[in-house]
Amino acid sequence: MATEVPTIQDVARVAGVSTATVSRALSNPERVSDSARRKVLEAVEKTGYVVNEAARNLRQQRANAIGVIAPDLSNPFFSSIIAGIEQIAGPNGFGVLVTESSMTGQGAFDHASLLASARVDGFVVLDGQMDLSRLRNRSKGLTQVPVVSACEYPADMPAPSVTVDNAGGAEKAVRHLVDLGHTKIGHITGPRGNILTTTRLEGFRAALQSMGLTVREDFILPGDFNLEAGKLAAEIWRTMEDRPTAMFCASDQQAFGFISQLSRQGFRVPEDVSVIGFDDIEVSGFFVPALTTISQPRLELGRMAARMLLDRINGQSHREGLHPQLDVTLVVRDSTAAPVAA
Amino acid sequence: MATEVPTIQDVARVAGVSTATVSRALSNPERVSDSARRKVLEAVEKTGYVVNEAARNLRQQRANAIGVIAPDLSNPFFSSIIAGIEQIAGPNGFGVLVTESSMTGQGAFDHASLLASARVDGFVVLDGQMDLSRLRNRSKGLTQVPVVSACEYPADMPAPSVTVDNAGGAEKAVRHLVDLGHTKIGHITGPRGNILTTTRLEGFRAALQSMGLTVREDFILPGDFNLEAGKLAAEIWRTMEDRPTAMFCASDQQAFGFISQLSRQGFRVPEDVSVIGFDDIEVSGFFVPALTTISQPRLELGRMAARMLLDRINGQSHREGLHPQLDVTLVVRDSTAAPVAA
DNA sequence: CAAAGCCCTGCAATCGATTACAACATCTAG
DNA sequence: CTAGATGTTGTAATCGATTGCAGGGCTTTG
Repeated sequence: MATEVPTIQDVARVAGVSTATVSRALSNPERVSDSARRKVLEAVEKTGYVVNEAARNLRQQRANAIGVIAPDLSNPFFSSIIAGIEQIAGPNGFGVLVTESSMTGQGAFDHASLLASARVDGFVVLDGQMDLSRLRNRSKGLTQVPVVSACEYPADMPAPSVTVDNAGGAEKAVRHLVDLGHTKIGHITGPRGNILTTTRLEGFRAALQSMGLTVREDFILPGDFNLEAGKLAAEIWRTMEDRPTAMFCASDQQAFGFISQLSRQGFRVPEDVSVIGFDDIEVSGFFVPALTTISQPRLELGRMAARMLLDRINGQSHREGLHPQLDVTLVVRDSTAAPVAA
Repeated sequence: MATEVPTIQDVARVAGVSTATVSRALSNPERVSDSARRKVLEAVEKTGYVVNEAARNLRQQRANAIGVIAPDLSNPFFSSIIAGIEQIAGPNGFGVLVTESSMTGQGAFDHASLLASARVDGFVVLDGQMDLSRLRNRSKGLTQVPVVSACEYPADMPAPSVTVDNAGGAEKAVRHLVDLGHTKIGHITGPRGNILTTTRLEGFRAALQSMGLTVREDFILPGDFNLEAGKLAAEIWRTMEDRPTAMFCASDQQAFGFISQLSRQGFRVPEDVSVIGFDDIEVSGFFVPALTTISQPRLELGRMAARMLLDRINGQSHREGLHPQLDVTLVVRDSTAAPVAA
């Protein structure tokens, strides 16, 4: 009938009480009498009232929402983390606002500021390459906003973070390959300047050395986390005179691209070269061959980041410490095997 | 210094003008004098002022944000659509709030209502299985909210929608297989009750008949859109006495699961069975073998849905009509081939 | 029986922006 | 020189909810 959206005033009128009572009946039911509560609930039902979040947010100085800044939504890796964040945020009454930061640099900032102010109470930042200091310095308004960095932790950011033991993962990968008998082990890195790239590469180097193998610089191929990068690396691998018998890839997607291009050229995995990935995204177990990889607890990563952020928003101290690090595990499948005797 | 977030009052005081002038200088620069504009911008810079969205939303009765309800964020198919939505929403000053509806039914509604009211100006619904009427009837507040359905169009929902020519896609898939010489063609369906499942199945049936082939009911395997479903279907295929020589899968993920399980059992694709998917998600071109599939314009799907929703929010009529349907294209890769002579 | 305490309720201020309206200054045309 | 148009600015109402405070009714206690 009425084309207008009902307000708390309408409910109050229908219930025959004041707006104060309606408000209390809805958010602090134990503070009003049974009869008043009943009348209010009836009136809510009848009018179809839904609280106006903008008004509530303004008055309470809190948005009941958190923002997530992700580099790339189409990467299944991030969507899992976001799902984890939602698992925690939702039940706690917080909405989750997601934005992509990979919108030509400039846009990233615009987006963040768009969310900011009374729109969100805090951020989870999944993009380590984003220049957070730029965002924070720009405005005092934003400086107040709690931020938790997840997964990628930019060194210059003075924010709590939850990360994964990337160096340890690299070590586990190398150890697995060494255990299989490989000595000529290569690595395809992530994008330049990324903190994950650095940590995994360092871990790779350290592991090799600790196992008594020398690091062949020509076995380290520059790359990115995406499919295309793996394909490019495969082309390089093909043209090498002395080829590694096993490759440690910085991401599963990269590994797919690598394997895919190789099979197209008639090479076999793991017969011609063993491949191990990093991430353990859902499809990895279903690839052909099923991918051996380092599994990240993606859901838990998101859940913990959300917990930390909510704690900060609520002014509580972190139960998990300022920079918790989650363990990764080796998942052995079919893309790695002992090298064929030369 | 000040730990308080600056308000428009602070800016007004610093600039030596009224709040009205500040507001105008920021949103309608041409309405104030050069000198005033300059003073305001300086004051904004100095104070680090960012507009309080809650206050603005309350006053303007508009949130400058749209909600997206997706069934499953970890499915790369949806994230692409969301990216498309962002591409349109962002530049138009709208934030994008994403929520997952697959949170045990009940939660879905809670989430939607959480978003509702002054939090978003409208929704894009990606989940055809969601009971929208439940959501709409619950409250008059929600009834007012513009909704556009994308990708999956529930018949009972009186909302504009943008879909893809699913039946046509099924037809293209079947035609491709028939052209290759297949006559024993099977289909793995999507989840029961899903509109996409129905349309693709109907299209499959119709195509077969129009090409003079009879529909073998035992070649139609029940499934889902995910990886696991493909794996299950592979187990069934294996045990069949009279096997189809080609399978039309309801999704790429399903196709991956199918192929993966088959190769694990020693079968080869496309030598032993041709497989064609639906969606053309990013990894499809990099699968082994590269997947022949029906490509959906996912980005465009999201972009158009966003355009339609924004039009509705702005009270404009739809330039694209109420139910535009986008074309799909056949992408031939390596997972389909002529059947081996029996 | 009076004082003190508790429970429940309503009044009205408040959050921070936008905007209708009015006031004022300046300019133009007759 | 004046009426009217134009341009710029400030005052104050407004959006819809929450919440401090005060008051009324009822119970408990000395």
